[in-house]
Amino acid sequence: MPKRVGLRDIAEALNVSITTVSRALNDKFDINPETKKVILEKAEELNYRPNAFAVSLRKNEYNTIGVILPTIDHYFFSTVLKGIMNKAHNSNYLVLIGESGHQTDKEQQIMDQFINHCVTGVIISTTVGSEVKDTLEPLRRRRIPFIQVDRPAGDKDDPYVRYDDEKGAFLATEHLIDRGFKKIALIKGPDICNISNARLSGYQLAMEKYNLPFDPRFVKSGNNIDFAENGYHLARQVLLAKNRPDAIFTITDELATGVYRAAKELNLRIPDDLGIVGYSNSKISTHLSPPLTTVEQPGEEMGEQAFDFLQQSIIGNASDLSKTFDARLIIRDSSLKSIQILNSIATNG
Amino acid sequence: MPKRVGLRDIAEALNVSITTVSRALNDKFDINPETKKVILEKAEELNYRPNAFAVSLRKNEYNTIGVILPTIDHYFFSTVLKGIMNKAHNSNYLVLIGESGHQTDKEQQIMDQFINHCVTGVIISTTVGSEVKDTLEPLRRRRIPFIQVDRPAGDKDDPYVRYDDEKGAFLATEHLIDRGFKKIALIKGPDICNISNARLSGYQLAMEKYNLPFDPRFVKSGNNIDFAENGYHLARQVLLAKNRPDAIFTITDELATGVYRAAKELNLRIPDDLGIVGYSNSKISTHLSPPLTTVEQPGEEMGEQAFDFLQQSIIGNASDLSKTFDARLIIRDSSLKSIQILNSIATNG
DNA sequence: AAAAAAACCGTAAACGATTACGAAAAGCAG
DNA sequence: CTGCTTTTCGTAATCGTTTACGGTTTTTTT
Repeated sequence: MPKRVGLRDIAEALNVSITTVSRALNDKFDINPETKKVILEKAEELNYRPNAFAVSLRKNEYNTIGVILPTIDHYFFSTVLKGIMNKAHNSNYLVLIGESGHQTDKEQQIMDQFINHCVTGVIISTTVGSEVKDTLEPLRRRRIPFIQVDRPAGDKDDPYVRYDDEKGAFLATEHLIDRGFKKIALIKGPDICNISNARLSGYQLAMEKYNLPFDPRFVKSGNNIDFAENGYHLARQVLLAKNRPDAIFTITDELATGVYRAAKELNLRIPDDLGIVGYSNSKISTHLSPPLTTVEQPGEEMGEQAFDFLQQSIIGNASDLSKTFDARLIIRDSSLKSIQILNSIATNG
Repeated sequence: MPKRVGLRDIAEALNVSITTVSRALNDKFDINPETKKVILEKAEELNYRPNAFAVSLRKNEYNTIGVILPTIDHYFFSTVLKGIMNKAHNSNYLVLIGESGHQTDKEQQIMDQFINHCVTGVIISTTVGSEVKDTLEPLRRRRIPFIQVDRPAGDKDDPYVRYDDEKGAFLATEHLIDRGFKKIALIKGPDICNISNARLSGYQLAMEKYNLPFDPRFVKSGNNIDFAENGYHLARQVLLAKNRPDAIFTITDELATGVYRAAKELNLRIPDDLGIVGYSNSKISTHLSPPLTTVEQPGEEMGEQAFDFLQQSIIGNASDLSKTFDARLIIRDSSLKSIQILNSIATNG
């Protein structure tokens, strides 16, 4: 491995001091234009690049942000990351990234690594686990700014960028009710997952508002909400019971795809026999047949917003750095019961 | 912002030298266990973390790898990244990542940033553009090891991890022929995309092998191969012509989803009226109806392999560091023409 | 008890850059 | 030609570590 060329190499080659070389390369004023020209040429010739480690150390400016996500090969999170990186690149920040794999200990390990690397700020989507306090503690202690994404888990005043999950679920449920569905089941995640809970809550609110009974047998919980297989099994459970629902709201699009399969197997037409609404507007949703009605979740925007907030926080802007993105429903065919059926219900009801 | 606590702070608090503190923290031998204990306690109390920038600078060991991908919110690339990060984390490497967005200049910008940050190695999936030579040149000049993923663009002896695209396309086409399809169309990408070309070539080989005519009108090129809409339009073009194909092979699953939509609109049953095979085994493929026959592309494995090779290259192992993953077809229903039809063809033919 | 060895710790020089400070040289006014 | 300013450049300290080296002090050996 050839040694990196440094200021010293340029200096020695030209018989000037390191200081002078530094001055030339950094556009300082007190330098002879003549000398500067020669130095710049030499630097170009030797392909000199400043050692960012040395520069950062000396200037005490480490333009680095860390991003910790539970998983990276997941459409929502990868778009969040994309949003962060777009902005970060423009602001000349370096992006370190870590994947916690939903494991709190790994999350903390990564955080440790980040702190060693003097990150100026952190964007994190915390694990569903409980010891989140310990994850954020090292940041707080060192006053390292951080923004939580999607899963605020810290104190109420910790800045975050999230989505109005409750309202999203409310809109989804309300929409189903609107279209004439009455027995709406919910397929959700584990009880410790606060996102799942928020969506459950939105579902309940809508049911209450329209005086529909809340039937616990219509609420099924799965472990992995990103796994279509789970949606399939839970859908079967609820569809094979004697009092089967006429619509299912799943808290992710992946679960919904499982429901599609179950419905097909049981010869239930979508949406006439079974209305379906998903959540996240992932790529799959447009490609299902019929296309899936779902709740929008603008990952890229959220990522960009998170970075903006982080930057504000870094430069010491103390204003409110939290934002809840408003929920929006994307209506497609999976929830649009055909007019005839809708009418017959209307006349019969 | 509170100053970071450094060795000096611990040293001053205990009235020992910085050297001694360093020794204690780094498990050196020549230190009194008693002193060591006190120092460790103090370090813990002050929440000391070594400044990785200083350590790297001094030891001249920058355990950092850079990853450059054309895009990050794409299933294949995000799984590649996942594979890289798994391995990298275990080997205590820091991962810098950059998204080129298919733009060569941005790619080079990122490369510059990486070099400033003294990356020990780079994993890159180059842009389809032409000036790739300039992208890799800075690495070569500095003897920084690199591994190309998926899109080898440099010299023949540059290490790479790729997939046998030609064979994949061959298998896909051969399979369609095997199942009784004769008029097989291809939906591909732009001519400058070497991946697209490799798959085209595989398609041609299969057609030749089985003495099927190569009809240029059956080959349609789109710009964005990750965009289902493109597949839809190209499929319409080819399906509405007077001599329509009985099967379509698309070089990505996304294009295939567009074909599904076109087929549905034209009341063509899949696979009886139209066989379809995609490429990449992305999540969507299992959820289409019927499930899509596709060519496997094991992103995570490829990412892990790339990291392994990179590490070999870093430690100076000069052996052959390139691998072409063998192609494998995943057969699902979209290409399985029902037996009756297959028989009737057999008897009539 | 003297010599040798071992144990423990501090001084100072690196790593590659930036920057405060001062010195030499050159220009200019009188 | 003297004294002052300006231009140009080098010396040395610094960022936070690691580490070669040397110096004490203590222990072991003979």
